[in-house]
Amino acid sequence: MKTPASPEPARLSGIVVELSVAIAAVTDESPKILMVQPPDTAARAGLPCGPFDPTEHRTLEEGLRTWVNEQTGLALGYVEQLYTFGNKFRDPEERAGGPRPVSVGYLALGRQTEVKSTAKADWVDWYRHFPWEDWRKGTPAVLDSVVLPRLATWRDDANGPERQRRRDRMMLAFGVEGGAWDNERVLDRYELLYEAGLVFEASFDSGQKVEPGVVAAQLVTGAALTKDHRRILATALGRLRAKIKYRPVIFELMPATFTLFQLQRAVEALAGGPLHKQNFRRLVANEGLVEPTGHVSAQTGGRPAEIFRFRREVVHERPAPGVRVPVRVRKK
Amino acid sequence: MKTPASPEPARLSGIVVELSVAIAAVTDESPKILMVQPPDTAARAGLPCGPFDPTEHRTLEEGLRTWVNEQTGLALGYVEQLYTFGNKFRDPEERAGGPRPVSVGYLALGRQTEVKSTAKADWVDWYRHFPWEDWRKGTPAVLDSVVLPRLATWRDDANGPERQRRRDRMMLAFGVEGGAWDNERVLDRYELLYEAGLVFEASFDSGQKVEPGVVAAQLVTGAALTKDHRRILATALGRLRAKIKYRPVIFELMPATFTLFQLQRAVEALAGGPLHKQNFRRLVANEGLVEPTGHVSAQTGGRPAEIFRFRREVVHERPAPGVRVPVRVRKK
DNA sequence: GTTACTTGTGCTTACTTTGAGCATATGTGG
DNA sequence: CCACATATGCTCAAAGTAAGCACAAGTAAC
Repeated sequence: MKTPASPEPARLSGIVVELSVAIAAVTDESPKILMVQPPDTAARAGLPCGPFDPTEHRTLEEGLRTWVNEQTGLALGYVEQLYTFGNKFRDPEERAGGPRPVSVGYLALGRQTEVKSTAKADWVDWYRHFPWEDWRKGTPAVLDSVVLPRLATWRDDANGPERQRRRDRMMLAFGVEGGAWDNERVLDRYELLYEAGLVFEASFDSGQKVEPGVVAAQLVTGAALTKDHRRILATALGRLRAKIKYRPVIFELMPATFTLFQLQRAVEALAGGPLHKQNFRRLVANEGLVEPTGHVSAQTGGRPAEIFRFRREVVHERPAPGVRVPVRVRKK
Repeated sequence: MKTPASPEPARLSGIVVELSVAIAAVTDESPKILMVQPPDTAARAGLPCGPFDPTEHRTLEEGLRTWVNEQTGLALGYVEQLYTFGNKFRDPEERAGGPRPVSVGYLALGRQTEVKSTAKADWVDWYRHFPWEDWRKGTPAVLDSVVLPRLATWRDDANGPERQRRRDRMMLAFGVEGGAWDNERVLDRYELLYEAGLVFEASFDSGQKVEPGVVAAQLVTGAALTKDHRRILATALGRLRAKIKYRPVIFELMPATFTLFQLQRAVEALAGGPLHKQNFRRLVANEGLVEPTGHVSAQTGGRPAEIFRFRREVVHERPAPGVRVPVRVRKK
């Protein structure tokens, strides 16, 4: 064992650190992500992402904030690091002799605001890229019609222990065969679909031909993104779903005031499942997360709802305040 | 917004990606970490760490495994990425014109085995670096005698909102003034001590002189490590404490067979607090985490204990098996 | 204005989980 | 036999959760 020696410049020139960020918002009960369309319109869309410049930026996060602001006009609020990827050939350019990209993924939370008109950026529904994750209106159609049957075929393509391994992973990720659906395992599910070749990126990355049935499946397993951005997005969704359960991050995504039902809708949008209304409001009330403003809402057709605001103080009062939602959707 | 252009080589040469790993084990009811002493014996010890070489390694994790094996002879089992740091002047060499280190921290789990004799590496007790984290024998002495009084002084050095901010952070991290001690907030506590200048690294990094009282405090706030390795270690401990609650990672650290009490001691060693024996065994039994081997232990002076083994199958059966320990130590 | 419908709010009830302790089992060494 | 130690089974109260009933207070249709 030795302390790291200063590596020779020749080695250094092979690495570029790239920062990618999933910027989340919730608008009209729909979870949104800021997506960027590259100038080459034929290319797939992707997350905002750019290089880390050590000569200008003191920290990775500062680098991220700076150029997101420069390029989209957004000032990021809550930012959280997710994961760092350094896989070979993640970026097709590398095959052409480009440097190895080491990519640091981030999750940012905010409210949907206008992005600079120069930017070819847009807010899109999160579930467009993960149609199997939205259980708000019951079991997603794509799950029973395409995903699970195709996964079963893939599982049966293997034999012996490999088949058992595939069965186990399906149980863990998708809750089949007695397992439970865990709404946080977004990454597990995406990676399983990737491994089974059921998302477009998989066959693109491998460069292999796939049979027509699989091509058809890929068409309905959500919109593909450039490079491994859908993987980063899956990581972000899983992390966010976990986090709202023990930290009041949901309020980063809410307007200053809101009704309890709006709050519930926002949580449901992220958690991807329906919640019991009475229990939800009891939970929120007991945790002391919100306080009434004294006003009532311009109603939408029923009894007017009381308008609340977030109590910032709870962050100081409780060790782990959050909206502890029980979104363990059980199949059937 | 634009897709990331290939940066010019001049910029590239300023970055080196470094991999650091906290390799954890539990021996004799004591949590251990593999620590490396640099050739220069005057320098502080640190975690195993080395550069990432994109020409040789397909992934970051593969790079980590490869050179840990080369340098210590260890074959890492369970490995988990923690966090990526890119702060300026993390490494003193950078001030001398060295490249910016971007450091990817990892947590690895294993059993304490002999390291290569060539390696100047050794297993040390984890709490040597975090004496305030070990509540197994009641409130750590250093907490009441040094840490909390010094933090209070530091808090009172500020005024207005800054003082309130410091008070809040103390409450959140150390559970003072009505807050609860959360055993997962290891990083929060370390960073607070760092900010308050109560750990050696803080004054070393800033290069500023400190008053004698603070120097005395630093002497008892745990052994310092090189660069930001103690921060990585804090991240690792916090993550591990969180993880044993919902994933059966504890078994990565246990021998093939064990008694329930040994298992409890291991969990206590990591969680940093005592557990209720009967409830612990009920929990473990209910979760189906272990199964009896039929043998009983060579006892240590009481009724012989039944010997168990880990049931690997549970990983497939339950969505989130783990030793859900309630280590919310309440002060006093 | 009555009715149907929508949304909001309070409360109850059964069930599960958790924290803590008592009691007993089965070994040791005097 | 005793005292002592550790292991193990069981009870019990408190707290937390899931689900539903009932009613309040609005709007829209007729």
